[in-house]
Amino acid sequence: MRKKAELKGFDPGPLQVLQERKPLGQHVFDSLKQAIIRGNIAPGEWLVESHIAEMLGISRTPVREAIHKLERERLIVRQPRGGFTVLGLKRGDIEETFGIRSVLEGYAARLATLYHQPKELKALEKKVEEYKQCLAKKQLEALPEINTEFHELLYDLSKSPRLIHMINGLRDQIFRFRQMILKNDEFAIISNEDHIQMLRFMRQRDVEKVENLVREHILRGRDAVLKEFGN
Amino acid sequence: MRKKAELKGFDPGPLQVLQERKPLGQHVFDSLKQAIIRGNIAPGEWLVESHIAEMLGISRTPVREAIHKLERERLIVRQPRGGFTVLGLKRGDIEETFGIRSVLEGYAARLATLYHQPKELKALEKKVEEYKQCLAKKQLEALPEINTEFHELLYDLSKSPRLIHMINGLRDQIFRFRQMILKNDEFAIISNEDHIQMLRFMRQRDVEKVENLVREHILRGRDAVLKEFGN
DNA sequence: GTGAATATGTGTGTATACATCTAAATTATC
DNA sequence: GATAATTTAGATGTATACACACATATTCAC
Repeated sequence: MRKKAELKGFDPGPLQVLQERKPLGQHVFDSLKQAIIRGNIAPGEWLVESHIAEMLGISRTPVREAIHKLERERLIVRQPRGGFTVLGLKRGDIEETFGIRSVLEGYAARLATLYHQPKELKALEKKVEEYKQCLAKKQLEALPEINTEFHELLYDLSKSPRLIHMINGLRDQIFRFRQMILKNDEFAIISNEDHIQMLRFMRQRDVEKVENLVREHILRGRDAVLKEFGN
Repeated sequence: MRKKAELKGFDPGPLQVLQERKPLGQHVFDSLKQAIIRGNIAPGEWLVESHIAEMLGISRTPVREAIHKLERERLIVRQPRGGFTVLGLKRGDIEETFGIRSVLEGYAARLATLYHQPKELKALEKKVEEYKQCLAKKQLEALPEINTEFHELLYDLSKSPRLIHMINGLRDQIFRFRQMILKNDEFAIISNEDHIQMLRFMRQRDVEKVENLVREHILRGRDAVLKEFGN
């Protein structure tokens, strides 16, 4: 009666997967998180413990656990009079998040430039090539994933797990807008050229240039999203 | 028998404070967090739900909630065979955390430089003056707090709540080592000179110089800690 | 005595019952 | 009929009971 929005878009998926021996709370957390960042649960919608528990056929206890973790992850927000809703992102929030991403990812690239072994760049070069192939074959829908994989491989070379974790957290926040980037050829081309240039600077161990390039690269992504974004 | 360490250092404080109408779980979270970052619960020590619940005279439920939040805050770690222990920080962890802080705080200072109103620098100038007074009076024990306040005021001007939140989280992680910084005159003097210089650059709206200075400033703090730090 | 099988104790995971708070719905009063 | 008081329903907060897993201790067989 009070908190409408019955999570129509939330498909918990086969709960049988709990064969994996992971706690129920973890499973609930993962399902809800995916549903939120994929946009299946709309911003502003209420997360009601008992409803989710009922949908999944479990008790409220693991659901509570999952919800509190989502709060800490800043994907949902506690409402003043109790309960949680999915966080809605305004234009300013997106700008803010991309800004932070730009410095963190720039720094990760800096560390990668410092610490990588030359042969470790092989995997990155492969991604650049894959990306080029897809571009040539006009398979634009495959690009976002390859792009993400390139960046993940790159940041892994930073050997800084905390940093990687923070970057992933921020990326998840704006995952809902991933389609907006790389959806048109021109931006996709520039993006891969950036990647090629990053590798060049990394081989030269030029940390300053790499860091600056990555910062600009991310901010270009921000601008691409903001252009599509209305309000 | 199994998980020793009976939290001797953990004084939950008067639970009567729950007059404040905040949920028990929140109170437990705050108490435990303070105890951990103050070092009252030693690294490696086990956090056992039932023990904490008993100490506080409450049920396990709110304690569970608090513990799971502490996990997300990366102050405790889940052990492979269940249960949680307080995170211990090795030299590499401290380096990593300070490194991330340096870029985030540098960026916060950059934003502050861009967005501040001239009169908003007044409060910062006051802190610089306070700091100088304490130095003159050899009240070194008061310096860390004033230093923290200066940085908090500065980052507030960035008007970026997410960024501030992340910086605070990182700061909490290494709060245990705060005494190591600013404990000797020479470093304390340099520190305040850095602050004065920051204000100068901010008035000139020179974002690059501010960002670089803050990054160096934080890394100087890192080096001061690492110098004292054994392994 | 040594090793395998079994018991025990301690801890977390989950379900459930109850308390409490809040907002909407209903009734009472003017 | 409008507004205040009361009731009711729905949601979260908290306590408790039980199930299960794991490590250690114990017992039994040989």
